[in-house]
Amino acid sequence: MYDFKKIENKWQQFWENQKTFNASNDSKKPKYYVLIEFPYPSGVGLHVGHVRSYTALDALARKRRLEGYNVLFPIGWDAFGLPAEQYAIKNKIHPKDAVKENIKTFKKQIQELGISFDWDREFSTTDPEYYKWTQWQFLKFYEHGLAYKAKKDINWCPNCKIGLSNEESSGGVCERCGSSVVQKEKEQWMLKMSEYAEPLLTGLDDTDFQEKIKTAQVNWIGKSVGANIKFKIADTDENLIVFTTRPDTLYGVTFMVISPEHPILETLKSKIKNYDEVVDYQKESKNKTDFERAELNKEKTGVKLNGVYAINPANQQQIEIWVGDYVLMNYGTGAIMSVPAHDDRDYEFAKKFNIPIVEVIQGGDITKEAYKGEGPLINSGILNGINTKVEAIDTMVEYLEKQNLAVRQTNYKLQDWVFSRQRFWGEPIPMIHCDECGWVPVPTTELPVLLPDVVNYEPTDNGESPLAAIEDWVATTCPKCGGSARRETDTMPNWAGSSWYWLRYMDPHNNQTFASKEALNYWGQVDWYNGGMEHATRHLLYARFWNQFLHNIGLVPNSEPFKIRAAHGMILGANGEKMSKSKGNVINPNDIVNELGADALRTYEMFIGDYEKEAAWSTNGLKGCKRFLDRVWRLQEHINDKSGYTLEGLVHKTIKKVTNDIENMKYNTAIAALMILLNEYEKQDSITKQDLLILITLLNPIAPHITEEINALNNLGKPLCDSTWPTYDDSKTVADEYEMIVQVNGKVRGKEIVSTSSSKEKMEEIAMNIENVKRYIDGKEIVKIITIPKKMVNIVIK
RNA sequence: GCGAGAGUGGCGGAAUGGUAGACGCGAAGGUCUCAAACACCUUUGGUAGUAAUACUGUGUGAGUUCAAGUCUCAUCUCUCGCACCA
Repeated sequence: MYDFKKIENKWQQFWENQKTFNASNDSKKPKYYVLIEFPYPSGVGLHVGHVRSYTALDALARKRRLEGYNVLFPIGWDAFGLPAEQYAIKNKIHPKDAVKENIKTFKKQIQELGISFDWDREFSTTDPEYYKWTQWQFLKFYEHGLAYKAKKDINWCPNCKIGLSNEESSGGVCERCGSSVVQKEKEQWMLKMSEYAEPLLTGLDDTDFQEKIKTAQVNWIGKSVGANIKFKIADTDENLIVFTTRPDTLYGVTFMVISPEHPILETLKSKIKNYDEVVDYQKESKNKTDFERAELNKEKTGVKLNGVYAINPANQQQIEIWVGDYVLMNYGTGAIMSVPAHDDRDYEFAKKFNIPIVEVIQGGDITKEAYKGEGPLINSGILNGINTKVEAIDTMVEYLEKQNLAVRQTNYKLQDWVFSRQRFWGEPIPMIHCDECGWVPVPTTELPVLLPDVVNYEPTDNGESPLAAIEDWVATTCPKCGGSARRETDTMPNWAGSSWYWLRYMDPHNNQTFASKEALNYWGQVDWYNGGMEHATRHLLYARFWNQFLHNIGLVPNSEPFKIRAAHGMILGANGEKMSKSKGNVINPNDIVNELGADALRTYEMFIGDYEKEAAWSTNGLKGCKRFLDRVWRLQEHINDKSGYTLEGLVHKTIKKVTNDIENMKYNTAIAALMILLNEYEKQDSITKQDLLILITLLNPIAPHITEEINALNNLGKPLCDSTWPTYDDSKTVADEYEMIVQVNGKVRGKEIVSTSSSKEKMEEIAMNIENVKRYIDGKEIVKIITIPKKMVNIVIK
């Protein structure tokens, strides 16, 4: 019937030749910046999931262009990272070559879909011209005291003798050899993201992120307000400071627990009578992975410190101190006050080790479980008689503050960002270590610090980055004193390159700076950013942190990088499970493109269901969409030479529906509306050119190739990509007549076609005279009549 | 455990508090054909009825309302995110 392959190639060529989708940095039009999360070009090629989000945002971008905006809709590649490194090691090639191949495949696949990206702005995070600026920005962090080195645990496989990423050590076992992963301490570069916890939280108010995404961010930042309280250690000058959100329960504190890594253990060494036992416990928990330690339902373990006691500052009682690995060193102060009566974990611990449980909040049954609700305070000295939590907390903190035993404190779960990876395939951290001068930044004139072109970059067996083994590369001179020095061999994490890429798109070829002031000011914020839910926490936080920092040092105009952040749902296999090779339910988008065309695939993926929800693949559904496009194509055979709209009301209604639905990412109902329009057109003997033009214009953002071709074949006007988005007249969306619904006591008893201009009285009169309605109301008392103009009449009888 | 979201035909899914099931798929019957495929037409939540129509129906149970898939409360189930965070 028509050769979709030929048509799609033709228009893709046309757009490319005409540079239709190239954004201009000096346009009089209003700007609009549409961004999709750039892909990691894996060896497997494009996934149908990519097609869903790319098409959705493509439709938005295309519509915005027709509406007269200067649209920036770019794409690039997030190509550093482990899979490429491992693939390259396995095949004995350089990762950059592997990446080059993969990008080629991805690019071709994406181009065949007819996504309106501005390919002139394409780059990869692995391009030296790009990572030069990633390194440059790292040095800005360093310059402003936000990058520092600290000892941190890494996941370590004692068998393979290499450091592992969290992904490689999931479940607490090494992905390669299956042995259990331990923690090994190593000096690492860190970024002080914790300093930005509050701005990252309040900044959300300046965005229109989807609510679920805001929530994910808020949870991850994990703000909690409370106090740091000082507990004296009996018979010493030492103190233990704990963080708590519940100072009101202080009288219920019957013991303390400190983390095995807590430094006070060393300080109190001579006082602790069972120090050997403590050391054993420390070793034991060191060998546990984070995973094991955090495993729920696990029985609590701990060791009591013999010979030392703390003093409860509320009632001066001596209480036991325990070491337990359920207390984490990296949150709060690494020590807690335990209130077994009102905390599950403390309750469990106290029960196991026979520690007293003192109830201080009334309302539960503490013989059975910890009580966590509100209630009047009891057994609580100065707090007795207070009924609310807020008041009790305040009273207690004020009481302790006067004695210098407490300070109000806000804590965040958000930690500093571990910015080092012991890997080859990442941006080298541009620092040099000199024995004389310490850490010295690489001068910006010497950026980028390039990755060496070597053949061997297997991980070393001492936990260092593979770069450490490349002596030629490591040995350098100190930029400060000129003496011999060594390069930092750690590389940046995968998240680095994606933490500012949207800025580079604004001015991708600039070799003076990461993006010119003019470009940054012109494009400003990303108006609409789309990505997966899996990146709604970490990537989004890193990107916002990075941008807020650049803003604070005056390099970018906006504090928040993204106005809207939306998330698409996943596309599952036909069996409702996640697509995977092993399950054999993978659909390759390019098979579909070859078989039924890009337009059919695009239309189907937009029609598949609610954009935000996951959806299962259905080949029959796909065929239905292909059928729809075929029917649109056949409309060409029924054009008459009349002018105007044959179905004016419906046309205006459809423009309205499609316009609003694309704005709200309700593509499925937009397409449904177009199907309705088509169904009605088909019922006519023939339609006008305008009728056809309006349908294909509205369909164009979703199925751009076939609509352009129909437009050209029938001389309907200039190419659709150069035309304008239709507007609707609200008054024309209302028909002259409508079907009035008549209910009796809320149940539909009749329908009648009436004029839209009918008055309430007229509507009621008609309603009462419907035969079936009469059957219900005759002889009954009419209590009242509710009449909704242009809709319905409800007669309430007794 | 905490947080977010969702439960509607055989399936994917529509419904500013106002006709539940739009649109699509599938299925059944028909037209075309030697036949099939394609295409086209008709029907399609369930029960009863030739039909008009009636009853019933949005996870479950209450409630608010003239009117509830939609609002409120309770409850169950599922999905996702976070999780020994003090």
